[in-house]
Amino acid sequence: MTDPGDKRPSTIHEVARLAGVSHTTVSRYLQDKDSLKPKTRIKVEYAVKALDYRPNLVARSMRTRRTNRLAIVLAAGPHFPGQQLAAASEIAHQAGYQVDIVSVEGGPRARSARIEDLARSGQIDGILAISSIDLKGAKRLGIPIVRSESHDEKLHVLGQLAGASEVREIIEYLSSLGHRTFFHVAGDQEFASARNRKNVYLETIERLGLRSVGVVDGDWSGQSGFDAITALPADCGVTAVVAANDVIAMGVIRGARSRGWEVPRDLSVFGWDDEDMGRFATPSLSTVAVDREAQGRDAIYRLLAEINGQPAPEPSVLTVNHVIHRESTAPPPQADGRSEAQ
Amino acid sequence: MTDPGDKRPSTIHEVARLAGVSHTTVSRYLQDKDSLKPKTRIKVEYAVKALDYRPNLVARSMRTRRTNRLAIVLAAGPHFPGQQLAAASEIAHQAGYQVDIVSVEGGPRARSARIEDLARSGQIDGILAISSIDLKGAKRLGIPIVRSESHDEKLHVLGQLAGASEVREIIEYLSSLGHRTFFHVAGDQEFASARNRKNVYLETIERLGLRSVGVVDGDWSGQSGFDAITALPADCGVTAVVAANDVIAMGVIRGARSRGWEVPRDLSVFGWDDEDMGRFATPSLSTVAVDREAQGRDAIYRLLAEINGQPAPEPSVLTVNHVIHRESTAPPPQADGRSEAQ
DNA sequence: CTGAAAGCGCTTACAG
DNA sequence: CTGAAAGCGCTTACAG
Repeated sequence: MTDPGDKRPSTIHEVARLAGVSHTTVSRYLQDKDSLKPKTRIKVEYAVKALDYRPNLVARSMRTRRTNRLAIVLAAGPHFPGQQLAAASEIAHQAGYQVDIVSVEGGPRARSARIEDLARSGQIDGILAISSIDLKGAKRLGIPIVRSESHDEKLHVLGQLAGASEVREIIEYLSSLGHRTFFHVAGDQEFASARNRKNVYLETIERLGLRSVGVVDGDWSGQSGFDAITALPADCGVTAVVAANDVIAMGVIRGARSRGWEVPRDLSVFGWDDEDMGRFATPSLSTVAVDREAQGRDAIYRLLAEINGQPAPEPSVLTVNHVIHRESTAPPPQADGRSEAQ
Repeated sequence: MTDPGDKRPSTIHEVARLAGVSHTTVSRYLQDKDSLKPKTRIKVEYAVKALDYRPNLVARSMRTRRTNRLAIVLAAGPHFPGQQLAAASEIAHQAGYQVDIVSVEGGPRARSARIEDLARSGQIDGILAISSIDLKGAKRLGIPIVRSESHDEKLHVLGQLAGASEVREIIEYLSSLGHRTFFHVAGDQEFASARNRKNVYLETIERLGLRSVGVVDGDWSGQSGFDAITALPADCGVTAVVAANDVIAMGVIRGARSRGWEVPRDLSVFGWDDEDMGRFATPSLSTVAVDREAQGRDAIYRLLAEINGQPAPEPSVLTVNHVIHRESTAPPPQADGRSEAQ
């Protein structure tokens, strides 16, 4: 009775009619209120309010060939980069863009296919790919595409593999405590971050003349950490584990304990991500705090720059990660340099 | 040289010209390939391939007044409901929709404002609100809006507050072990789930004639759990804590230990969420496993049904949560029914 | 089975 | 400062 029910949104023409002007004038009002004579402006203003008019953005996009919307493409799965996304979205919004978050099932191929579709749909002004993609000739797609990873790749060229300095710092630190025999439980190798950490682990072990009892490719889960550590020979002599994330580290600790190795007494364990739970666990996890918001900001800034034809901004994330020492790391059982446990 | 560079996408007219037909025919081909005479179809097929034509979706939307895109609105913040989103998105995709994930800073008000904008932008066919919103007269917005919470509300009407049975089960279980004095560290009260758990906690304590040393409104963080437990008087006699999530539970355990209360010897602690880290922590966390994917599926099914004018499907999530007993819970110090510790 | 025409709701030269 | 006209790329009656 009093409720008008759902109403068709009003159009620019209806506003124009009510205001007694042409729809051209209303459009102009929308672009720049000051381009109208005050008297006209007031009439239009009134009509817009009265009808609660909001321009149809689809129509506007069709005309302007700009959609003011970006897409962020990422791998579907349990590792949702929430903080990166939040930071990136916020900046995009401030810059006047809406952002589509497109989570794609499947591997790099699937993501690339999806990106092509998005690019050619006419619905998107630019794309940020967070998870790795398999895309060549992006140029042809006609809209800017920024890969979050390309930053890592750039660092790689500079000899500064992303995450490299932290892995080095961790191993050097453990080595300085007397650890000589290491083990790495890697993350899902589809992720560039997991591959990087693994490579730098191997490289650093080699460079420092340390020993590695192996590397196991995990899947970021606690179970993979548990399984990896419990599968190790009892006499392997490992005293330090570098886990690719905190969840794995937790699994490693639990697995170690199940075979009588106490952390950090017998085994030191490093995680990655500085998750809240790891901070309150016992032992609390030594880990790497990652500024994911900075990563998100960085990536979106690069995309916005490219959309506007500006040069790529300097990455700010070179030093945002830092290593945190907590209770899960300590000197090895014998700190005299021998690692022949057993 | 060999790279053609970025190319303007081709239009339906160009395809028509190349195929030697009218653009109407091309459009028809796009809708239903079988509506063309085989000979024509082949010509169009060829032209579409040759030009790698993809229809401009913005133009299509303008014409059809359908966008085939949904928006999922949620609160910005650290608690990104990744699994719900993934499940919901997948189903939406299968149904032919793209989904925008819109994370909004601020409270229910801000989200409602954003939802209004989305609804009237002409860019969205339907909206799913995951976090609580403050919206009346949604009818007027002209597109279907489903609130993930409305399901909870419906249960509430039925006397089945969401999460209620689990909280009851937890308390009854602990009570059966001999616990008499409880404590609840709640989650951020902006979340319906946090409010529900708190209400049912209070209700159940009362109904069973148990004692509560209080409820503290936390913010889902480990620190809030730590602070809550350490702030308790030493002689309060609490032997069981219901934490609103696993992170809080972890903080509670750490805090308890810091004041000499061992878990579960002196204190039993229940979490919520069944996070991977809690499973591998020591003690491992008793918790509630939540089928977040089912929640996401449920919500999106309701939205799709509403868009298509079908009756709301039956919720499937009534029994998807289940309580998991692990090492963080045990009988109280004296299981004889007295809880006067100290 | 196919084509010519109208129109979705805007913006943007072009005149005045 | 304002308006009439053209057009963005499609789809969908309407004829044939």
